[in-house]
Order: sequence, then structure tokens, then C-alpha cells
Amino acid sequence: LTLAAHHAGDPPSRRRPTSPVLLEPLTPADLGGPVFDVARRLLGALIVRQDDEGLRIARIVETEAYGGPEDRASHARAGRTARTSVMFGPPGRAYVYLVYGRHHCLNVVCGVDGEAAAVLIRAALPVAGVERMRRARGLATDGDATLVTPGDHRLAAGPARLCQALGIDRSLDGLDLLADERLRLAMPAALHGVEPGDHPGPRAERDEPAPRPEMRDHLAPGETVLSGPRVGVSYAGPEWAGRPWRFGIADDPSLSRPFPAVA
DNA sequence: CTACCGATCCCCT
DNA sequence: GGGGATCGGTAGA
Repeated sequence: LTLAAHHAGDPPSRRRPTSPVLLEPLTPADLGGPVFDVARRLLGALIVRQDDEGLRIARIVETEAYGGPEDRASHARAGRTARTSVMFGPPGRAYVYLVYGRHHCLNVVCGVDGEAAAVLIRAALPVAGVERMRRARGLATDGDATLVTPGDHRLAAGPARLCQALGIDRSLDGLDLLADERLRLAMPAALHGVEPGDHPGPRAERDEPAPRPEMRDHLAPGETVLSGPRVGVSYAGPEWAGRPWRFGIADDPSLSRPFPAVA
């Protein structure tokens, strides 16, 4: 899967030289293992949105892990219901829910089919289709200079802002993020210098355990990961609200909010 | 059937 | 720094 990042929807004056971005789809193996590991692993991965408006791409910089019925902060705490059934389904599905009657949030279902687990995508950095995202957020157009516009890095700095910027709502609930053309997850292959189809060969003879491709992270050199308590789940009680299941790329300008200082 | 409340954001003071 | 919007899910009567 190769896509060229472009600004076709932008006015000519905004058009810049473009560089190709190599994208490789994620696989079910990328979503296996403990849900908090998956949440950390998804940092740096790309969300690719394709609809009538065109192409929009954002890089994930903040996530939260949510478990099954035992996790008192998870929507799955009430067991399998009509709303949460997607969370109990196969990995790679989108769980999109409405919160506070007006905002949508996007989750990536993970783990194994039959057990509830999902990663909430809390923030991302716009990579392509930035003008479309600004319009989707209702922030400004080039023709209207009276509106104050935030920096592009704040366009998807929050779970509901992210959904608004990418045009994600309940109509996309349940779709397959590993295969659907409208909304899919990808890793930036070019960032790793790995061409699509260029897989590591057998390394069984070596002493060092081979880095498993599904365990690779998508972070750039020098980037580090912060963790902290999940946001807005105090109702779950100290046991579960206190777990450091929120993850983010340290010092990233697109974080929804700072991570608490280590005690 | 009714009541309560939320995995948020934005505008007001 | 504080509160309102807004509506569907969930639980309890």
C-alpha cells in the first residue's frame, strides 16, 4: 500500500512540494497481547481516513487501554451489551461511541475474539489533508481571516477533536480498521527504512531473540513514551482509575493534556 | 418507564 | 477556573 501525501484540496498558494509516504497496514498480530502493551505499541501508527472529502492522515501520539468486565473504567464493565458488543469481537474493529451526547470517540478493538479489550485513540498529529481537518473542526477557512485558528498540531489533540477532524462518527462503528478503505490503521514503513514486502528472514540460529515484527513500535529515534492514569475515569475507584494505562509520546505538542509529574 | 450520568469540549468569568 | 450542552446507555422501580 503506497500513498502519496498531498494537498490536492488546498489552494495553490498553500501547495508545497510533496514527499511520498509509504504505508503498511497493521495486522491482527499487532493487536495481540496485554491491552496496555497494545496501547503503547500503537503510538506512532497512522490513522488513514478516506471519504468524500478526500484523504486525511494523522499520527497517533496518545492512547489509553481499556479491558474487559473486570476493568471498572471500561465500557465493558456492564458485560456484553448492544453498545459494547464490538469490544467483545475480533481485533481490528472500530468501536465508536457517543459521549456527553455530542462527542464521538474512536477505539481500536484488540485482544482475542470473545474477550473485551480496546485502545482509545486520544490524540494524533495531522499528517495529510490538514486543510480538510481544519474545515471539519469548523475552525477557519482561507477566505475567513476573522476566525482565530490554533496551530495544526492541536486539530486532533483529544479523543473527540480527533474524531471531528477525521470525520468519524457512529456510522463507522464496527468497521474493520485492518481492511476497510474508509478508515484504516497503518504503520509508516518509510520511517523504518523498510520496503513493503521486505520482511526479516529466519533468525532461529542466533542467540539474540529476533525482533518480532508484530512487536515493533512506530516511534522515531529519540522519542520516548510517558504513562499515567487514564483521563476522566475517577468513577472507577482508585484501584482502576489509578492504573497507568494512558500512554503518550513525551513532550509531543499534540498531546491532549500534560502527563502528571511522577510522584 | 424514569432517572441518572458520562473514556469531552468550548465559552464564560 | 467553572459550568453548560445534549442524548443514549444502563440500571432500578
